[in-house]
Amino acid sequence: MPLQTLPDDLDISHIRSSCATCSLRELCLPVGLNEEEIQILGNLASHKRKIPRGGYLHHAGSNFQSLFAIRSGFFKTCILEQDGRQQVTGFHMTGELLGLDAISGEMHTCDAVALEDSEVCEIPFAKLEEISRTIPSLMHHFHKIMSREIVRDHGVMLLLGSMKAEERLATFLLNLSRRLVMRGYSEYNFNLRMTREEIGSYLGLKLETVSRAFSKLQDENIITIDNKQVQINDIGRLKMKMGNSACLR
Amino acid sequence: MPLQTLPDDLDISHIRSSCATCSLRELCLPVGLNEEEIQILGNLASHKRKIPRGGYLHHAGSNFQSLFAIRSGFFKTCILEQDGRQQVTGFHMTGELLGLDAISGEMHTCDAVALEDSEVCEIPFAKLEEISRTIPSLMHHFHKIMSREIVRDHGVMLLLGSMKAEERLATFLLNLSRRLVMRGYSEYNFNLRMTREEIGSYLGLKLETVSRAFSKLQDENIITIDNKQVQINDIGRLKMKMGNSACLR
DNA sequence: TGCCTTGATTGATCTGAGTCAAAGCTATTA
DNA sequence: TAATAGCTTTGACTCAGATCAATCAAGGCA
Repeated sequence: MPLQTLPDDLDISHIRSSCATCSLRELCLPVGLNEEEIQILGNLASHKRKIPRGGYLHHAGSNFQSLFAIRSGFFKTCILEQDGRQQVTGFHMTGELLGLDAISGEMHTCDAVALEDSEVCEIPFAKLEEISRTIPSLMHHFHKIMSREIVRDHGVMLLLGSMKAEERLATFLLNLSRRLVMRGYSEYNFNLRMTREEIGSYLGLKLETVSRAFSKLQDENIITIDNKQVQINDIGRLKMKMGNSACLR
Repeated sequence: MPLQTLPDDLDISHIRSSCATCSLRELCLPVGLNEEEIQILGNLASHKRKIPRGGYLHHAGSNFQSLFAIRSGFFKTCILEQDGRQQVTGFHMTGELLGLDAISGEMHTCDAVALEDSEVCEIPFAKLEEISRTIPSLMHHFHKIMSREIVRDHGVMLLLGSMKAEERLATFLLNLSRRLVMRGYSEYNFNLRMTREEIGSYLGLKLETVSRAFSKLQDENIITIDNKQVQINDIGRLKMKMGNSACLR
């Protein structure tokens, strides 16, 4: 998909700067946005918000108005079933985008809850659309980012159906690891922000099964786990555990 | 998300007409494309292709060049694992769009195989992008269609993880039914184009379990199933079988 | 027509994960 | 610092679904 170039006479002086380029740079560069486009996007994200641990960024059913770039912190997205139990649909870390769940409609389809004190940049979607009228490539790129994130999750979930508990957990850990290293964090040593129950909900397992699977991986010296602190000792064997599920990239 | 309007002086005389509006109309109207835009899209789909039963529309790893609107027929998409077994990732019927798997990259991530003699309209993506330069709303709408289809699948798959066999099958049947009725087919009476094994692969079940679940639903008089022919006798109770999984719309 | 392949059904057995329960650990708050 | 509520781990038991296996039905072809 070839890139469109920006018009030379582009006037962006009317856009107020405030949040600088946020964490959007890492997000946008691989997709092919140039510096100027990132700058515009960053400037768009004019509104900064702090969300305390346990706080909600958006609710299921609420009007879709903004996308959110996570500056710092960690979120889960979840839906509330009729019976009151909640199903975790995803985890979202610093540098990633939130609000995509509403992209095909007018409402958010899930809640977004902070799992630690977090900070986000709000990107008003109306403004994004307005500017896209001048710079069509912007929306194009944005859609590309979005479908990439959606497809990434989709790919993982698809395969869970036929996986055993240990394979699911290995897949989950490697997915986290890969995303962390992309953001400049350690690949082998990280902190789980979510509980065993939340992991279980996401993976379609019970919390006890998650715990047992962690213990088993530790017994085999593949990982070391101390409460929420994970260390991957043998990433090769961890990848083996994933099974022959291709296409997790 | 408000619509953009088409420029009044739009010149589309250079676009050759051939495939008329295909089956795209039903696809596009709900998303908000106007008649003129649909016309353009339809004209874009210049190349018509017949795919015989068992034939491939695209392969995993092949270059992404076109989207395909299914004029008639039925497809499965699947990925080949390292061990040679295949994982079905989706089913696609008349009036739906194929090729979305490649939307975030340059390559197709799965194979698309016809489950019966089929006919598709090819929509060259390069042309789509070219025209989008004149009519930015077009690409916007298209992305919206795409994310809607992806999100729809995603939502279903997410919940499979925690479902029992019978719930999965009920969900599957109701999903098929809903899509068929949208295309003007019977809601309660349809033909499965795929085998028990393919259903199982898609749902994360073994073919025997699929067969048993069908039998059980028949014993309870909820459906009648004769080989590939399905009749839904009691859609209310079938929906009950889905369990309390919200958000399947 | 009968052979052969492919897909569907059904039964018997086994195993992985859910369920229930108890006890240990951590973090938060008074 | 103690009290308490929320996580985590581990064990014992149960059951849904995988596995193995046999049989049956339908369609293609010599």
